[in-house]
Amino acid sequence: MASKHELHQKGLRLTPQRELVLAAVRSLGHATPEEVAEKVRSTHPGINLSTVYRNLETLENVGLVLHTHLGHGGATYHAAEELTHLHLVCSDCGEIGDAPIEAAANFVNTLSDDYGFKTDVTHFAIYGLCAKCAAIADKKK
Amino acid sequence: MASKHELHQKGLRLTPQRELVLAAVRSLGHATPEEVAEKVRSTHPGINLSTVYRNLETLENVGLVLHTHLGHGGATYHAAEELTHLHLVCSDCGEIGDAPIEAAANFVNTLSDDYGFKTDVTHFAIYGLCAKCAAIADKKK
DNA sequence: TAGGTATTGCAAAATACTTGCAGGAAGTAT
DNA sequence: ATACTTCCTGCAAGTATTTTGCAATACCTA
Repeated sequence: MASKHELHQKGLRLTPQRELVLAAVRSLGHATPEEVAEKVRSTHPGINLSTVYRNLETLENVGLVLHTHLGHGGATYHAAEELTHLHLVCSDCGEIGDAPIEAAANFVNTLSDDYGFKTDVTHFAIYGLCAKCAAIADKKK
Repeated sequence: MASKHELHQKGLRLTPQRELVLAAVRSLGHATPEEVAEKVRSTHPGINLSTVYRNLETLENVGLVLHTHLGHGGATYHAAEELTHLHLVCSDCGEIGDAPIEAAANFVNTLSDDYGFKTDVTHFAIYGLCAKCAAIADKKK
């Protein structure tokens, strides 16, 4: 039978908490554990924070979610399917913008060819100022 | 008089602790607060950890040091002069390699032109596998 | 050298994440 | 359907890292 739940296919038990965590990551796009917990709790208040942490870890182990270290706080999780963009992290407002991976293709190739470094695009985060904050910074001068 | 100490030029008081923290950052290249503290203590054991944290912050405010979030633990500090390279962080062995900033020039321009995003090259950290770990990973397959 | 103030050390607090454990739920076999 | 095994959850306590309040001290200026 081919219709096993995706969590079963990964050898995990199907619990409401686990499904909710996965759904939250997918719907949020980028989220810290805290944000995931908040999202989950908006519909299911009883869920413990450590359950969220443990499930994020578990889901990462089976490849359904991934994490990067984007900012100051801590890890940011996102769904594994959603690897179609780079993260542009604004150091001012903290906003996380996106850019298609192709924008970095050349750069990634350069690093590979010249330095033997295999860039992990899923962990690609670039720091700087978003258009909005850059405009504000200009005005201040 | 042109021979004021660099810390004085920045409007900071010249304390042994502050000098030591700055010297440690410069000699270490990349270092977490903990590593800076360890380095400082190797010659001056009495220095408090919170003094190290506060001085790193102060030195960053006046532009003598900078920090990035390279790995899991926390911030990594480095001297401001040393902005001539990108950081290539290996997710396997944790090693931090370098590449000249020029390698990213095109990419940075693309982000600026197409997305209005002003990349902060001083915070530029790229995750992936260093040549060494990439070779090991290949063998395992 | 005296005085104002930045800086330090210490201890406690805040933040972020992890872990041990006992009870309960999910899946498996009967 | 029932019992059984094991995984998962919630709770509470623990750890690691960074921040903060405060009194004492050291730095710099005049």
